[in-house]
Amino acid sequence: MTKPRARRRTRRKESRPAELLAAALELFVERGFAATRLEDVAARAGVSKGTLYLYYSGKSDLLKAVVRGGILPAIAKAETLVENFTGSAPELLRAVVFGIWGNVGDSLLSGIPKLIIAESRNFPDLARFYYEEVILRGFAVMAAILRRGIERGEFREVDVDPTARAMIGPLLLLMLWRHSFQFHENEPLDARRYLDSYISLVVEGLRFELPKEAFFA
Amino acid sequence: MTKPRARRRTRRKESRPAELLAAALELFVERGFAATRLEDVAARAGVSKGTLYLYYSGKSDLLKAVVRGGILPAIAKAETLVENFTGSAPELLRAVVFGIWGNVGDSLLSGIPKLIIAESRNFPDLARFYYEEVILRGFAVMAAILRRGIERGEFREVDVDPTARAMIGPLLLLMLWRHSFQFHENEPLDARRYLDSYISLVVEGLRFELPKEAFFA
Amino acid sequence: MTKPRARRRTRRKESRPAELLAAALELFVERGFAATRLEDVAARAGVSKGTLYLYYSGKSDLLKAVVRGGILPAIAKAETLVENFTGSAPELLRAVVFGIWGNVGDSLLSGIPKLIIAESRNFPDLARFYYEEVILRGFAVMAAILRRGIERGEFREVDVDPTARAMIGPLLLLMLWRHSFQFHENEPLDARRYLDSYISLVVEGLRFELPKEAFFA
Amino acid sequence: MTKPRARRRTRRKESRPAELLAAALELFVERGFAATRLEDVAARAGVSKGTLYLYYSGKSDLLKAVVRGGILPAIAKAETLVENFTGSAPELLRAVVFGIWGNVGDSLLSGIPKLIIAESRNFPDLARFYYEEVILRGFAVMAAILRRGIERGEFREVDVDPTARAMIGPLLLLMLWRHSFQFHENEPLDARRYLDSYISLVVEGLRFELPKEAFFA
DNA sequence: GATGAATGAGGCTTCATTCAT
DNA sequence: CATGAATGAAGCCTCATTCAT
Repeated sequence: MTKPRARRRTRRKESRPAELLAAALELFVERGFAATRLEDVAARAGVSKGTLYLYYSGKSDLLKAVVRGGILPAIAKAETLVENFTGSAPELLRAVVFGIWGNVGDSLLSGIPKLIIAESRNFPDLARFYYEEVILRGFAVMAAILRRGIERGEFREVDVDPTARAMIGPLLLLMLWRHSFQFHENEPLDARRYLDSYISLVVEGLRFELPKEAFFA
Repeated sequence: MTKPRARRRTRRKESRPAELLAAALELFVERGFAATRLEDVAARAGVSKGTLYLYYSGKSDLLKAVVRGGILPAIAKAETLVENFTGSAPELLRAVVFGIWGNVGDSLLSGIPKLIIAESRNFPDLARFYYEEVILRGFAVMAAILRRGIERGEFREVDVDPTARAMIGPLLLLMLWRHSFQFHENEPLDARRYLDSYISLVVEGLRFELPKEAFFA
Repeated sequence: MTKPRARRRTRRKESRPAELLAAALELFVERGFAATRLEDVAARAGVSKGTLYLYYSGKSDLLKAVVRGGILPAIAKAETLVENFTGSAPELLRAVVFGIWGNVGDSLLSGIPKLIIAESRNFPDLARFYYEEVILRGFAVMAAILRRGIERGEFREVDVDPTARAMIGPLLLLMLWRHSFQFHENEPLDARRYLDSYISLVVEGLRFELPKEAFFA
Repeated sequence: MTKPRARRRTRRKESRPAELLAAALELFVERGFAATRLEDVAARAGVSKGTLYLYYSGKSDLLKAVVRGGILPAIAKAETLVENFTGSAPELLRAVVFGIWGNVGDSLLSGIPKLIIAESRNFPDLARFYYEEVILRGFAVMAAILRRGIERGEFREVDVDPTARAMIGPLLLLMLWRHSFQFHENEPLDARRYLDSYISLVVEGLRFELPKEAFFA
């Protein structure tokens, strides 16, 4: 669809795999798996087409490496955060959401969900890996936060599992947005304001509450 | 240069376009745009490869027709619902969410968001169309519900625009889920329970409230 | 290469074959045999694609009919002219050259040589037909004129056969010109002036002759 | 989606472009542009289909390269010859005609005019290039010879422009002949005899002249 | 290790030809 | 007779993959 580029990066031999991965991530997210040409990936990483095969066995392997390598650290960080957090549940929720966004959302890694969603049917084993290693763990993190809040009397007793899933939705939407429709907006979405609204929404809900004074009137 | 050929069967229809569209939607959602072979689309519609070109000028045209034809009615229905609804804002929210899900989510049309997200960079004009005709209108519907609730004193005063966007997230996640990870789950996601939790979440929030009696204790 | 046209002509059933032939000639000459679509031929003749097959068995058959039907009358006329002419050989040459041009050169038939030249290798039997029925007879006409002139003491004794062939060259060039490069010229070639120069050239030659008076000086 | 393939052989060359050009010229001339399959071109050049695309961007590009590369040198040689020639105009004419024939006529390049004529309507920009860079310059060469002869009192005062054009005719006919009807002749056309007759024709003309003695009788 | 020339399977698209109506 | 929807062979072109250097 487009011709190879000459955009060469630094030539550090030992970092070849990482550079290839970064280039592949960029292009996979930009154009999708099928529409990405390995020649372009190689060119963007500053190496020749053949060199790519010295590190990865093919296009599919490259995709798998991109996904596997890209997202695990972030989810692990979130898990650690939940385990060690000492504050209130709402504070934890905020810490986790902004932590994920800070680690993933603002970088190229935010493109991986789009990639996985698009190719899950063509790479079932990759989808299963992602489902088990990222999604379920992500849900579990959210569920843990919910349970913690309920136990501590900070959250009401919700239906934990589906609620945890629903809470991932806005975060996912934000990531997908970056790589799909951002370009068509007049002014780019303000991630902080969006996430603030989101957290406020789930913590406070929409329900209008009578001012406290009312009870004492 | 010219040879006689064997023939098979013929039909006659003006329902061909719809059949082709349905087949294309299925396959595009299943495999993605690039990985879908037009020959398979034609076969699934019960016609030959060449016949497809009598109705659509090519693969891209087919994609556009799938997207344009598939999603506009649903968004229009939601708009109408909001305009004519007479109940409370929370009830309206529930009606719209379940309405959309009933019209789109449970059918193949729920695959279109996945398709659009995956191909938005390769078909910028299609993405723009979708952004303007579906997404912005979807956001507007949510925003209208929020404003209505705020005006009526049913919702607190939230930051309408980002909140409306965030509220679309769980719905989008549900649609994407169906076409991406559903297959890897032991028991399929219960959409009703998920949506109930979602609506409850945004309406009530997570905040624990002391029982009313407490105040009078 | 181009879409079918709607340019419809009169609908006289009995003249269908002729109309199809005319349309085919136009398009074959314009685009070449392979690049001409039968759908375009049919459309230009004001009939449907299927109808064409009621009159001609296929594309090749159409080509053959175009060539066979188009050029024989003209060569026959020239032969008759030579047989019955009573004037001088130079006058006969002029009559034949302008006769051919009047009958063929100025009409679409002038495109047939281009067509035959382009497709002769792909349709050897057609080329043979043309070679025998048109070319050899054309050469024979020229040779007859030459012999007549030599016998009557009007022409010098030339090598008849190759000279006759060479004499066809400028006429052929003129026909090809019309259908190949005419469009790129600022002012279209003036056929009369061109043919006058050509006849003058072969009859008088280029040689400068001292004025007759010189001998009596 | 990805399968290993069997391999055959490889070479390494920068002579590939020339080999491909030669193969393409042969086949284009033999079968015409449209009827030539790129796979055949590649095979005749001893490479695979894909290799062709490493050097030319497609079929049209190949055609253009064939035409551009093939004919310019010949016309340039003729121009040089005219500029530097010191003999008489008739001798120059003979030198140019036989020079062109020696360089072009007897080689595959003689097929280019046929090719251009056949495809001029489908490739207008190529036709214009050829018109300006070959045809006009060819006409100019002939016109220069004529003017030179007239100035030197060797040729009579002819209408230079159309005469120059007409003089190209027999040469063109000879080139086309080779690639169109040669095969149907019992004995191949003797080019030398044909060209001798042609030159004699245009220089001497057909006019019978009384023997010089007659004037002194 | 790197390279990039070479390969060839695969898929989109065109259009001559057929045939049910 | 006419139509035009349908067919499917054929060919251009792409690009993942290989391998000689």
